[in-house]
Amino acid sequence: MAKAQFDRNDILDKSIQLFWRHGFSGSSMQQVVQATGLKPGSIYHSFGSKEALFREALDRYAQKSIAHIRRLMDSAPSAGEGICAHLEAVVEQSTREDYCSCFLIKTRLELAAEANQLHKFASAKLDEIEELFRSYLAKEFDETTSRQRAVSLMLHIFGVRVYGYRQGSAERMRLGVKEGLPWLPWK
Amino acid sequence: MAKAQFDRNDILDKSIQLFWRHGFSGSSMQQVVQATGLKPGSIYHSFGSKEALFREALDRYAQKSIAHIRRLMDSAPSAGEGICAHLEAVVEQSTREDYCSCFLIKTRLELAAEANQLHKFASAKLDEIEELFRSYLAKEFDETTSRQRAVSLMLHIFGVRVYGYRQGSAERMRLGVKEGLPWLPWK
DNA sequence: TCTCATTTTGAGTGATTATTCAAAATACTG
DNA sequence: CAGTATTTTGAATAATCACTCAAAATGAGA
Repeated sequence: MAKAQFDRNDILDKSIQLFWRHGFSGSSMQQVVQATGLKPGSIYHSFGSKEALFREALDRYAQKSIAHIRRLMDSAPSAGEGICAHLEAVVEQSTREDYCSCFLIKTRLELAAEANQLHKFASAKLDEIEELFRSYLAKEFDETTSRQRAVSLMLHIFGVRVYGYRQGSAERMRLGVKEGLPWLPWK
Repeated sequence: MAKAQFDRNDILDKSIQLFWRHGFSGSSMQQVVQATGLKPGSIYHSFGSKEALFREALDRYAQKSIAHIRRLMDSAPSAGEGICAHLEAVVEQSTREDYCSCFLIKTRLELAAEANQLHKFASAKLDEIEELFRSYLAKEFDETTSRQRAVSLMLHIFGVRVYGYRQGSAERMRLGVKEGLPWLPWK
């Protein structure tokens, strides 16, 4: 029996780039064909449908994001310092020329109306990220404080992901985030 | 010479509902035809193109939003109280069954990649809203504080607009917003 | 090397996309 | 009422959409 000639993760990474940038409706399978180099038949044979491919790409993006946060938090001296580092990274990302917010957030907003599976999936992953931050905060703060600050943190992350499209907004956002999250160990 | 038989604002309002919910790429002109009751030819005769119609709809939405904020702020005893009322309204909106975030924010995220006119337009209107809040804050706080708190406020508004899709999140958001904007006159 | 399940191919499917346009209907002006 | 500028009509356009499938190519196990 013949084995797949392409690397599935490589295809998914290329799909992430496309879907993240242009969204579900804004991306065509023709563009997927171009971006991946696969023929239509191969894509459908391997992934089933546009929605299934999008879902796998989104899943991989979420897994990478969660793993990245976990790594950052585990290597930080304290939850607060880990969070500061993550926020700075999110702000810094927005200064890049090819900035395109967050794939999960974009999907949550784009596909909410159709009671879409993909919207639910993105939402679940975002909730998972909040829960992750909460669990790290819970090591240093009481339960109520941890829950509240995790929400406040997510509001700020979402805010920065939207605000970040503004030209030259990095410094504004750093000040804004310091203003709203004064309990973090800012340097 | 014959006069248009339809009310332009009525058509725009129906277009707002459609585009707000499904986005630019997610809405078809066929859906516009259905939603407005106009024939394709009439739409193109009056509005020119899908993009031009979308732009007019977005403009009307932005004008309404800005007018609403201005009314709220003018009728409030203080800038802080006006902002509290606005934030509560934004949180409250997210509890509705047909919640779909903010048309300006959704457009900013959806159409960023294509260096689109519509993305720029939405961004400009969002900047205008920040400037509006800043000007109200400037009546009660010094310039630096006003600017910083306007940014912090916008981060929270954006955050709530994204977070709001979460089921049963209103109370969490109220606490989160109080946590992040402690300088507001919360009751 | 032969077998055969699996993968790849790419032209082709019918549906849907945004948009057009000549003809018909309309309503203001003189 | 006649004249005319404007609006409405709705079938038609070419392009693009997601997706299919029979046939060819592939490669691991016998």
